[in-house]
Amino acid sequence: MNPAEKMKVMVVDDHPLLRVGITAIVNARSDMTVVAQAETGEEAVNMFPRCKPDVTLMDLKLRGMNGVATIEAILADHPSARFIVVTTYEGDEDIHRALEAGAQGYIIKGMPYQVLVQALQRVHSGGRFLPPPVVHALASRMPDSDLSARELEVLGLLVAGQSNKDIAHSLGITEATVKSHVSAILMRLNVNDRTQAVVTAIQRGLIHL
Amino acid sequence: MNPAEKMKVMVVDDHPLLRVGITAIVNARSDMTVVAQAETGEEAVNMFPRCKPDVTLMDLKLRGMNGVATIEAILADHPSARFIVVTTYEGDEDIHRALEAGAQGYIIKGMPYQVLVQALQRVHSGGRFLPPPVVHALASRMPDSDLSARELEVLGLLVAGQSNKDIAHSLGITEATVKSHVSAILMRLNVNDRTQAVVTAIQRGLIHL
DNA sequence: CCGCGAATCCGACAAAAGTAGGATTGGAAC
DNA sequence: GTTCCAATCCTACTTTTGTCGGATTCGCGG
Repeated sequence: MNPAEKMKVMVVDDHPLLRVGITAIVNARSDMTVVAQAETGEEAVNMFPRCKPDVTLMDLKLRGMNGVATIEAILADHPSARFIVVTTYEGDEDIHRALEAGAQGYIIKGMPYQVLVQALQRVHSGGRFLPPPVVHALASRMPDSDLSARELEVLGLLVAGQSNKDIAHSLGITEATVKSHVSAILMRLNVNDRTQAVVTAIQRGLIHL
Repeated sequence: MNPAEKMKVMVVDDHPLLRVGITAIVNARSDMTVVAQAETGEEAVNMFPRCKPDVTLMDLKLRGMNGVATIEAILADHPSARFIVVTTYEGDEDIHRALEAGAQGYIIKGMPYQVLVQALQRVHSGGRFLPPPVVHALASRMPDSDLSARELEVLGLLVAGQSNKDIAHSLGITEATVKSHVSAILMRLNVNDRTQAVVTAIQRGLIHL
């Protein structure tokens, strides 16, 4: 194949060992090549214009700017950029946010590496790629499970271990008001108490410890 | 170097991409080689006698049997086996349990890959290898933070989101007794309520969601 | 054998969390 | 403009949670 026609791939991940693995898989093929690697979101944003990758493989958990923010930042300047999220996060909320941000593919580290190749080919040719487990997780997401900004804020403090009184003080509101928010959160997450709320928030990817 | 003198390495990890990365790093060197890869603990136990690796790289999070149990199982039959844990778990309890089980090294995925090579060399030559961040995490572990078996059981149900009444029913004891256990847990983890207990239990690696 | 500490167990009180119901605001749709 | 819905805020009430003090059992070293 003409080298000029090779698919150009950028890898953004803070795990060096994983970058090596991905690069080895990609470069072993004749139809694609890794043109850039980044360890942080900021690095990726700077690097993108110089490398102009066809597809970017993006982890969600990065030091500093996270993966979703990085995708949005790059897309703002380069609307034609295409992304495949490669992560360990399996929560429906993680998936939802990534697709919302503009990712065309979402695969879990731990899937067979052939999946990575398939995803690259599909996304490069203009399609989307979501393996069955990802589709299933996304489908199980309740339609009304979007929390308001304020509720997310409260949930964050909840996960930080704050009491209602602490939260009231942190936000400058009454404890009674905090209880309303907490009750609303419990309702939306379909749980009975704050402890369950914390666990499901972590599991579903609304908050990361 | 004489191939017969090459250090023989086994890789146990459920992430195919990471196994490729590790294998590439190891095989690129003249003094070491990957002789086996396993995706689960059971596989590793079966494979070990046939491959007789000098050092085994072991993830802690595996489907089925976990990494600590796998190390113990292999050491029971092969007391001279040597292990380096390679994981994302950064909790002091994870580290403590792994060293307790008999690991000689502990490195975090995400450290530069030179660290992996250093660790392999040190452990193969009979030493131990714990990078500064790992030593620090381990040192911050309170000396009296060991939970009794019963307390761990209660903590598990706590993380599962059960109320005191639920736990009492699950364990066949009185709710008042459950409260005693919960209070003891809060004391040991040095937190004020069950929500904080759940979060720190997850962060410190006592429980994995 | 006997003490001693640790783990387990229990009941009664004080504090926090959660529920029910309603008032107020603000923006989007009509 | 106004209708309407969602988000935010609040009060009074019930349930759950956490604390305190104490009892019981069990293993282990003196």
